Amino acid sequence: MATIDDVARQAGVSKGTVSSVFSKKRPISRQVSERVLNVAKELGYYPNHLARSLAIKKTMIVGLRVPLPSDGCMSAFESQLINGVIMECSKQGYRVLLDTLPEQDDPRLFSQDPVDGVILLNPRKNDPRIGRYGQMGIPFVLVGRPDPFDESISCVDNNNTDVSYQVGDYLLRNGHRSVLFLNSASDMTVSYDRKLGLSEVFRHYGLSLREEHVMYFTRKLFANGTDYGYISVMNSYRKLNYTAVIADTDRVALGVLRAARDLGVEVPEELSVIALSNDAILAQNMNPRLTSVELSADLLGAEAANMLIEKMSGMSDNRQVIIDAKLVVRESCSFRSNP
Amino acid sequence: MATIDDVARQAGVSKGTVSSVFSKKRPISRQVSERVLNVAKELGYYPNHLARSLAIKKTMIVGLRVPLPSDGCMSAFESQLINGVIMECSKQGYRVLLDTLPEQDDPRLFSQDPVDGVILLNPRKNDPRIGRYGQMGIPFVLVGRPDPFDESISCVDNNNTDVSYQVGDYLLRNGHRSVLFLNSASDMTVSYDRKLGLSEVFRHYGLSLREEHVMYFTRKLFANGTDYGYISVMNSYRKLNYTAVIADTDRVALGVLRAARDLGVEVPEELSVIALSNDAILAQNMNPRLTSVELSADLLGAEAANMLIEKMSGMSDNRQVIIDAKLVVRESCSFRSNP
DNA sequence: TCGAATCGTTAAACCGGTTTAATGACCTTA
DNA sequence: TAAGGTCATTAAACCGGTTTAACGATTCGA
Repeated sequence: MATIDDVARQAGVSKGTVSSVFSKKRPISRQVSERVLNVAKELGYYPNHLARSLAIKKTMIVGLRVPLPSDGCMSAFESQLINGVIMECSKQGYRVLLDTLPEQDDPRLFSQDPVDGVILLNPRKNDPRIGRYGQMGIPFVLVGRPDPFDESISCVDNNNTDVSYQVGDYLLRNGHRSVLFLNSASDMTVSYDRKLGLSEVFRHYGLSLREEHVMYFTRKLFANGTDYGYISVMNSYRKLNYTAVIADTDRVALGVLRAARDLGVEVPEELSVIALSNDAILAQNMNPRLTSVELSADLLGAEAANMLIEKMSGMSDNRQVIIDAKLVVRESCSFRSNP
Repeated sequence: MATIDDVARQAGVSKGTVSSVFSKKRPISRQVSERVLNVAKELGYYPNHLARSLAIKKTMIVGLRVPLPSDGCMSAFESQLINGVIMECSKQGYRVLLDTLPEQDDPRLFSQDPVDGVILLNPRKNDPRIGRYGQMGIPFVLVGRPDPFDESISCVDNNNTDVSYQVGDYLLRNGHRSVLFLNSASDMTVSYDRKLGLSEVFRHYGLSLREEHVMYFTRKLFANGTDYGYISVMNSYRKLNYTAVIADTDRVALGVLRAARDLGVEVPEELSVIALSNDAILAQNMNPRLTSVELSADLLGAEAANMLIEKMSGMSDNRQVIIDAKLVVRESCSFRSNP
């Protein structure tokens, strides 16, 4: 590859002049500019992004860190969220460096990435990444809530506790008294929040959410979300005697519906199904159409990107943003007169 | 941020020594190494990825260019493919720089990206990107087929013509004579290939595929794939008198199924539905379960990543890889005795 | 005991750009 | 005509690492 020096020599000017021709940061006479551009074209010269970034201390790249289990792949939620981040970044002239490796703890392997800022997904309790980026002085935004909570951290999240409260309220208001909750994996903060909200609404109705009615997804037992829904309902329906199922995602609900078909149980007449979902199109077109919650993962991503870019430009304080999730009633739930 | 110079000064050694401590490329005595590491920790020093990459001419980053229409977002196929790329890259220690902007034609805006190689998606006819990367000497792999075809280009693709031939053959063998083909957007090479295969198999049976039985997706008319399937069937079923629908994706098939329900048409008894799909879990759990083609977008992505990494290490020639797509028969198609 | 080999360390050049301070040519103005 | 002001251009320093060649100290073999 031709370098700026090659171009400068061939055009009979200095590096600085060539630099100015490309960056347009300083006026260059018409003749010189054209000569340089011609030589550049002839030699096939393109400025080197690395060298440029090193000099100006800016890469126009946003890091997106999505730690995933080594075997696993992205969920629809993650995939949509990433989509949202990319769209927003593209719009503002940024690119996205995606990373799905679990973060190393050896600082020798932890280099200062070629990014201007970072978006962190799937925060764990006491996530060591938070301290690290803070210390390195790299602007970052969290998707999810920091645990323990910290006001000085920018983050975007759904109102998860609220969501499950609403969903529970909807079911209880419609006469359901026994509900199976197919929660997501137990080590995620969102899982905790959702159970909290559901417990609360049960208490509000003078009831209590029984432990055996809450299940957690695990990769060990289930190949995927749909499997989780199918197997869990097949194994528990006769035993636990519930009239409604709250599924983690639309995919889980898909498995629940299949199990219902295989068990000869009518939905929604005999069993109501509701999902804490994020794929509106799928939910709208299932049979029956799925009552579900719109999480708007893409909005979450876009907002995170937007906050980060603002933060990098230095004109914004840290803040916490809640993206409202809302219940969309379709056809998969029924009123149940109490026995 | 502390630099290597700060560490060197504070530890009373030279830059080169600090560099060696971190890269482990040269032996350093135990005492010196420990002293350097301690100082580094104290100062919060992390090596600068940019500077390092500039010096060693290697970034361990793979570019993934997915040009999308400015308004649009990724399809499930793209999303899965990206997932495959990321998984394979992660496994081999690479990261992924994602870019969804349509490529600029002004070379002044086209810099030499901080990547060791590039994966190109959604190739157009005479795609200018191909020549450009070739000229720049950056290794690249195409997902899809180059048009015009060129043996010196590495690429990964499905056997699209073959797929639609197989699908057509399956329907014709089962007695169908009138088939609606909901093809993807007309400007994509895959669209052309699929129609070609279908025409061929019709000819093989002494029939001909009629133009009005082939439709193309367009963003202008349909908000999404499911809409495309629903509206197309609602508008054409009574007029065109077909007994089977070939849908571009499972999402399109979802719309077709809903249209059938709304029209009071039984699937598969009165109407057979088949999808050129890639989401096995969704297809398996639809009602009825969807007969569809497994495109394995994730494999496509993984293979592309793998080829690229091989190519970057310099030990591999260009080659064309076909990922076999195969028809998976489930429950959405029926045998039709000819009238 | 001397010369060679091994070892850890360093100074300086290098990667490919940007930027600052200085330079010289040209044009005003007093 | 000399002093002052623009203007395009340049040489050199800089960004933060890696690497090469040289070096002094120690160990080895004869």
